[in-house]
Parts: sequence; structure tokens; C-alpha cells
Amino acid sequence: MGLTKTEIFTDEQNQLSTLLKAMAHPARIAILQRILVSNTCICGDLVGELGLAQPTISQHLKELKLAGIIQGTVEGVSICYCINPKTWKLLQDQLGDFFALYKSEPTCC
Amino acid sequence: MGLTKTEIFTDEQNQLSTLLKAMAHPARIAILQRILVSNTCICGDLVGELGLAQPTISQHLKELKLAGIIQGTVEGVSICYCINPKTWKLLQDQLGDFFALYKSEPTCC
DNA sequence: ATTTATTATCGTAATATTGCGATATAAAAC
DNA sequence: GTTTTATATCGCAATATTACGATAATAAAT
Repeated sequence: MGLTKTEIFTDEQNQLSTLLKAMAHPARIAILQRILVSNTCICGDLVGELGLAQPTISQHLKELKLAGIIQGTVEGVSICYCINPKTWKLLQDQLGDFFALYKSEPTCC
Repeated sequence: MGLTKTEIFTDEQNQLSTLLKAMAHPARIAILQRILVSNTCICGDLVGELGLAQPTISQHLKELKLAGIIQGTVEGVSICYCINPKTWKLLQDQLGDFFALYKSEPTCC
């Protein structure tokens, strides 16, 4: 095995877990924070700022892009990565639904 | 390799990514939804409801517990798992901070 | 004490992730 | 056309994850 049984779960459950998985790495959190803060992003900057090699960062960006969380457009020599507003809203909504299920402190344990 | 370079990142980045990682599986999303909805949870119920074997579910519960997202108390023969309010609030706050960084549609791409 | 019911752990196979050096690609600068 | 600059891809080694059968552990019920 070693592969998730996605067919057992709902599309929403699979989608949310895929998005969370894409974010579930400190480097990718850092990259997203960087993009969010500066509303623009170039991969080269990250290579200097985070302590990871260029191929590693490129790979993390690729994963975020594959999940649809960021999008990249060619900008001369470099590439401008930024948030994909559609996916970002989707994620925010799905997390909102998820957290809305919580009704304060549980009474059982 | 194959292991994350946590020492490069801030405690917050590591903590958030750890929590997200614990949630980043459709089975664990489903388990959490089930716990959130019914405010109580017994592992046995899940074995019937999700289409996964008992050891697999037990392992997923263990991971959620290890991350501090749920807590379990012995309840006779079975175990009552429920949300850990402290961690839940922490996660909610950290995600709140994270999403607060986003300033509507980006203007660059 | 033995059976029954519920959850946990062990061991293992298949697959995925992380990180990086080496190398490729692409476009601007000279 | 060659060099420079920026990013992507390949290939690999180390480690992690996913799933489950077999088995252990625990506590109530008989």
C-alpha cells in the first residue's frame, strides 16, 4: 500500500485534505507568507531568504502550483508567483465550514 | 534526506505545518468532522462508517492525538475521543493570522 | 477463569516526500 | 552567437506515510 484510499471519501474531504497537504510544510508556509505579505513574489528572492537550495524551492513552488494555491506568470527573465484567488477563497470557505462545526468546549471528556 | 529542515523555520511555521499535516488526510478530515458533529466519538463507530480497517483508523486517531488535535479518555470498554479545545483554538488563531495576510485580489499577475 | 468486545501495537509491503547536485531550458544582455 | 541570469527538471538517497493482517492488551460480562 502506501497510497490513500481516496475513493472512500467525499470530493470535499479529498479536496480539503489535498489543499492542506500542499500547505503542510514549513517551507511552503513560509513561501505563502512571503507571497501574501508582498503581494508579489519571485522565486529568486526566496532562494536567498529561506535556507534551502534553488531546486528544492522550485519544487515546493511546483507543488503549491499543482494544488492550485498559487499561479505563476513569466515576467521577463524571472517568474512572478502569486496567490490564486479562486483556490484561496475555496480553501478559506472549506476551512470556515469545517471550523463552524465546532460548538465550544465539549462536555463529554 | 527525506526529512524536513525544521531548524530553518520559525516555531510558528513549524507548528502550523505540523497541525495542517495531521489534518491533511481525507480519513482524518472525516474523523474530525464526525467528532465535531457528534461532540463525542468512539473509535468503533468509525470502523463501521469509514471504509477502513480498524488498525488503520486506530493509527489515524493516534496521529491526531499526537498532534494534540484530539484527546481520548477511557470510557469503560471503549475510548471517547474528542477535540482538544486548546489546540483547536491555537490552530484556528494561527490560520486566522495566516489568512489575514491576504489583501483581496493581487494586482501583479 | 474464560469468553467477548474494543482498541492498540507490530511487522511489512507499496508508495510518497524531502532535499540537493547535476544538468537542462529560456530569455535577456552583451 | 556567446554569456549571463533565472527557473525547471532529472536522478538519487534517506526517510515518511498509508494500509492492513496478525496479534497483543485491556476491561467488562458470563
